[in-house]
Amino acid sequence: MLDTKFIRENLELVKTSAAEKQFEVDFDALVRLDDERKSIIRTVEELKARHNRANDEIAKLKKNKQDASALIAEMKSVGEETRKLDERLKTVEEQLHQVLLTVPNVPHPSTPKGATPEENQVVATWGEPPRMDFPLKPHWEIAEHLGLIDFEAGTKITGSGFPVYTGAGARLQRALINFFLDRAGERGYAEVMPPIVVNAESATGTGQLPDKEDQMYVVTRDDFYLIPTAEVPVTNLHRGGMLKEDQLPLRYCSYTPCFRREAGSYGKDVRGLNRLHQFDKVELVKFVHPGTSYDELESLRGDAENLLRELQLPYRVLLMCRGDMGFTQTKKYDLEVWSAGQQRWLEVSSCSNFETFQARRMNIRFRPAGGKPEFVHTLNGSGLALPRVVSAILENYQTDEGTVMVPGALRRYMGIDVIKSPAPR
RNA sequence: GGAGAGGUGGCCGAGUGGCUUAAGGCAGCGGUUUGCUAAACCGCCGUACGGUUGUAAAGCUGUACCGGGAGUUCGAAUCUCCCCCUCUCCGCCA
Repeated sequence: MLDTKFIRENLELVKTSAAEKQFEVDFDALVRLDDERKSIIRTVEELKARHNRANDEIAKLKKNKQDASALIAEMKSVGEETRKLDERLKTVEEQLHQVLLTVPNVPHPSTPKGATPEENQVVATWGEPPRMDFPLKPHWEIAEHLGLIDFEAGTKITGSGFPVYTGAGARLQRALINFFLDRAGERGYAEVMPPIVVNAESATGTGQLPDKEDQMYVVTRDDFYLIPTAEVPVTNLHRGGMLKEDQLPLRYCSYTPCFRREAGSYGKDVRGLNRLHQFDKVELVKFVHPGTSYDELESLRGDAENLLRELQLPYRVLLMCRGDMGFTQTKKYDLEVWSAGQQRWLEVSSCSNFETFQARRMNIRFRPAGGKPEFVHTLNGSGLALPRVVSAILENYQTDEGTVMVPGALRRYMGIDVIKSPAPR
């Protein structure tokens, strides 16, 4: 959410940004409602000031045992008038709030203009797609052959998009989680394990509600939501908080399962591990001083990239154009890993700066030494989402014998160097 | 799930309808004293939203805010109702 004052003072910039991000906002209503709000506040506060003075007067009269009934009668009608105006003000503020929730964040000047994914800029590529002289299989075939994932069992237990990892497949999940968390810890992120079910306030704080409600699983009986990412509970750690300046930057890493309904997805995009309803992810979240947030974004991206390098997986980095960036971000990088069996790039991380957009919603501030409280900047990025990393490992490390080599960095976590077919029972 | 006690500023903590402009303390900021540090003493010390002065930094001024919401009253931290949370005890339980 942006500050009303900021919007009013930078109306053209905010309008242009909203158009570039392809969101429709009723700015006329916004200006009209804000004007009405101010004018009501002015009248109502005058009335209340009068009322307060009269109350002091009444108190004095009563103390001196004098008659105050005339003044009391007058204040009765003033009170009535005030109540009516307060009601109107509440309506106007509610309407204004609804419009404000539709105003997207303003992109950073360094982000490219553009409306479609094709206009995202490739700002870095690393590694070479493996060249192999045998037909490459997609990961779902490899996983089936090696007994790593049981998609059918998951469908039976829950539904499609809820795979069961088995044997070395399950161990690979655990190895990746530990590897990601260990690396994040080495780079200064404090590990947290938060609830994976959150209340409506938390879901609103990070911007999942109201607009992305359809993408979340809802526990209706208790009015809870299954988290779509650890970003939600971890960012809410400091909701309503006043941080000390010397605490900043705060860096957290967190492993959680993530749940997404993915309503409307279909086709080859959802094959195998490409798009799941439940998946595992290690998320990196930062609360930083406003002056440093773009440096912190670069280091966040570097931390995520480092994981792919250690795994020796070829990847590229996209700087998202304004039209493809999303509602809440000012700048966003996507990391895409090369998936040799499918011959395509798969998104495994998304690193974003939100500046004060989330902090304002959640009221997360810090107090500079001797100064007034300011909103922190928040950032987050995946480090990393597991399923597509698993796809890439299976596909890029496959051999012509049907086995999969374990990436060097994971061997001590896996305890083996090669994933082979389980011995027949 | 049941019974009881609580929720007050960044923190601790007083406050049972108008003398509260939320006491007092801690922390923080400024100053005096001072070889240095510390201590002592003095002063300042909330947030949000308006209005207004000013080029600005900022100042002046009003309103609201004592867990959240609703109510009673001329007037609510204080009384009433609903909800949330914390603590103690009981029940259930990995």
